[in-house]
Amino acid sequence: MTKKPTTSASPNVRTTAKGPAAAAGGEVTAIASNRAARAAERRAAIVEAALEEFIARGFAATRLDDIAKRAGVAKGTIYLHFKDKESMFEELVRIVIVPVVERLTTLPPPTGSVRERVEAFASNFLKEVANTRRGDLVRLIVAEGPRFPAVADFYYREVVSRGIAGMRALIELGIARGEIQQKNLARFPQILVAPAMIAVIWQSLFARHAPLDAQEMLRVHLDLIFGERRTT
Amino acid sequence: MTKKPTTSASPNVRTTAKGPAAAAGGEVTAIASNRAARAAERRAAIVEAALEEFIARGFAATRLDDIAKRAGVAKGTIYLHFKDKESMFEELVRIVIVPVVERLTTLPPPTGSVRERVEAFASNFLKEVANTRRGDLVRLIVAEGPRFPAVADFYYREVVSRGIAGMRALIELGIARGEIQQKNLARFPQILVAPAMIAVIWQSLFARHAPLDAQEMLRVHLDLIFGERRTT
Amino acid sequence: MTKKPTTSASPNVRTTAKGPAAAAGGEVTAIASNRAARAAERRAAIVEAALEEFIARGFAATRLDDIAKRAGVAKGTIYLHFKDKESMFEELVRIVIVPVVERLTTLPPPTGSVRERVEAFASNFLKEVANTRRGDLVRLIVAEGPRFPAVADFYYREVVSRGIAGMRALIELGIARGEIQQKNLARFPQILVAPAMIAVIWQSLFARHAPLDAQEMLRVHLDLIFGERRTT
Amino acid sequence: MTKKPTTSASPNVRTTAKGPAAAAGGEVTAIASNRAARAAERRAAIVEAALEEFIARGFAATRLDDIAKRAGVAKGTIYLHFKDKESMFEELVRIVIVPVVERLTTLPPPTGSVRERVEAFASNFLKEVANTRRGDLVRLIVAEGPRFPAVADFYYREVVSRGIAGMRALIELGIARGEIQQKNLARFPQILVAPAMIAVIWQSLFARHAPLDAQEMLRVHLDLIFGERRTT
DNA sequence: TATGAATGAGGTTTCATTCAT
DNA sequence: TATGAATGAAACCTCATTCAT
Repeated sequence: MTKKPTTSASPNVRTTAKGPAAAAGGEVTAIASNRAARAAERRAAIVEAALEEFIARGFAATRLDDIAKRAGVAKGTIYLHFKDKESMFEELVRIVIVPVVERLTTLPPPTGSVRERVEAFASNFLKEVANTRRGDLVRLIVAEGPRFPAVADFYYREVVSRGIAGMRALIELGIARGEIQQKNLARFPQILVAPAMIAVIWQSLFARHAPLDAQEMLRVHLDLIFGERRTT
Repeated sequence: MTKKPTTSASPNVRTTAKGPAAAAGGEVTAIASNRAARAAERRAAIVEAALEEFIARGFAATRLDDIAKRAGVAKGTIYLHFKDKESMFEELVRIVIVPVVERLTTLPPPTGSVRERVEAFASNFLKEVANTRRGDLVRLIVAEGPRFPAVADFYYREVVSRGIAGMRALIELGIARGEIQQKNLARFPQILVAPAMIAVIWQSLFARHAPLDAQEMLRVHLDLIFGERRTT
Repeated sequence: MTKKPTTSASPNVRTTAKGPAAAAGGEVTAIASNRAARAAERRAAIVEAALEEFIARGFAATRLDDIAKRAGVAKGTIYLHFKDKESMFEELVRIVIVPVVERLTTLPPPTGSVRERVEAFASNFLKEVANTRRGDLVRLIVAEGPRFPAVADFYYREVVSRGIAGMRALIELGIARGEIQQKNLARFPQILVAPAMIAVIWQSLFARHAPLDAQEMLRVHLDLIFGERRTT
Repeated sequence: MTKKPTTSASPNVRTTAKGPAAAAGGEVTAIASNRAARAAERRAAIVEAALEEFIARGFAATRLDDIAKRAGVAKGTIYLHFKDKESMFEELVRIVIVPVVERLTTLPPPTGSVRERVEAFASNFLKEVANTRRGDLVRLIVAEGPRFPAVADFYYREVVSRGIAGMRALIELGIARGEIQQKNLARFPQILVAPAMIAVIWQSLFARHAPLDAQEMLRVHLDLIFGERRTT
């Protein structure tokens, strides 16, 4: 709200050393972009740090002090970028999710069999979500959603409803092509993604008790839906 | 586990005034059992109230003041039953979950086809968990697990590992009896319960955006695993 | 708002020493009143301390920390009696002013010449307001009034409008009796009290530069209105 | 007093760009005087803005950010003109009051009857103080005086003591000429100006409850001192 | 055993001041 | 000279915990 989600990584700009030499020579625009870049860097550092802390401790137990320390900025600096703790949390979710959604929606239309498409999606999910901070973010949203309706709404609107719609389209295509037998599956695309969600939650909670081979689980699940395959 | 198992309702209850004079007349045992009963009642009220509050707000954002108010006791009273907020939370999970597990493990061995058994379990789950406080408790554990390893451990040990083991046994039986085709399913019993978990989470987060017919979804899922049925 | 302005000084109650002996023997009511008395004492101490601090520094520059320290209580204790700093300030004004107004309005109807009555009032004012904390309170209200409309409103309603009305009645009586020549004075009773107000403000601001004999000034002012007197 | 007396408007103004290239062509003196003029303008804007803000919120509650915004300068610019917030406030009072005092003291010696002179003064006061920012400044000084002895001292020295002295002289003249009967009035010139002060305070605090016709009140007050008049 | 007033550490937020550009 | 991003001390307020009653 204060700034705008300048998530775009400032290109071609390096944080110059503080020495007086850095000031000498250099176009005005360069200097300006340098300043702006520094600000963007700081903002990115705050976002990064906040994400880590919120994931590790949840919203209420996270201290702005710790976020500031981790981001290497002063406490007050956070308030130059975010109105308060709550809106920082809400923006955070947007900042992290929006680029992912954008990347996915601008992807070239997938080709191949429906199974291949779903597999591509699953593989993408495993690489980009399941074993990254974004996976933990999903758990965080599950955790804090009820207290942050704005977050739950946003997540539903941007991710869940789109994902469900996409999955339903794929399932219907699969049914039409005869790849999927279960016609009713189109009514509950949730079934298609349920194991993926479970994998994400499992990793945060029970990984140390019993590691879960998410990739293999998803493959087994797809076998269930598309029928068993021969090759690995 | 730390405190007394005051779950048993003690009989012979009488309400006495607090003053020392009130001690005159009345059997000691009656008074004692009275006190014990009152204490048990209070403890139960605290547990109940704490559960509601923790579910509604999460651990960190819950105030002991609110728990006390909801339970109808003074704040100090909570400390007569629980060491502190953290251990109250940890015990709470045990207190709520243990009886459920006990009931399930002492159930008469199920009979009928594997599908019938799984359906019985699913129906039970829908009735006893999905649309009750206990469903929210699951989400609470997902939310707070990373900050309460003891809770995650307990939940894994008492619920998850047993549930997984039970499901695996059922799946293997289903495979042996030819009811289930997918042999690999036994390696990931999580797949069997994933939609149930998703249903629970969906209800807390997205019910108002798009209500989910959990019962029907589970039926479709079972059709996927056991093959489509003819009758409803 | 939290408690109620229990300004009445708790009668016949002494703050007992903390030693265990103090608990021994004593009726329930006595103990209760003791507790209540302690609370009232603390509240009074907070009010007293807050008044001092607000007068000395103004609203914004006063630290609750200092109030607590001066009152001999912990910071949190203040919040058991007042919702927040603002409402503490607003209640404070009421707490201090209400008893004064009550005392004045329940006074026996004054007798004697109008001049005598005004003199009695002036003398009362000098004794009870001009050289006490309440005088400083008037300056405080002048200072903070614009930022605290509630305070200005209250002060106007309870003190100013009543005072103006009372003065007008007196002036009209004086005119009717021939003690006052200036008929127009009844239109501006403010003129009658203006020097008293000035005296109060002068004392806080300029006393050390040039002490002002308020009593004498008021006498000269009355001479102006009622005509010169012979005796001192 | 801390900074330069940049009140004198320097002539020969020109606007130059900041870049080194811009220095080519153009007299040095012109540039310098331009800068000085700009600086003086900025300083005046800051003073103006600060006055508004301090009057509206008091010293402690006023933010330099708001002053800067209102003055149309950056926050840092304020520090080029004033050492810090406190000394800005203290200088402010001087800056606003000094020209008023200067104008009054360089006025041609008043003529006519004493009443006429006092009336001229009162009329001047009503026009220049009572209904302007300067009236609010008086209330501000009353409000902040105790926390800013330097301000109270300055105000006493420059305004109050001179005003009192002037009034006393006028009163003594009035007594000598027989216009004023009350000889003791010379001992308390405060009485003469008290209603004017009250009018100023009344307008800030109670105008919306009960508007006060200050001009008429002052006339009635003068009637009291000089004896009733016949004409309007 | 039960109470709830009192505590004070610790959290969020503000804002005067600095300083690299 | 002018800027405004950054700082961090210091303010307000909350709430888990204690303890006299």
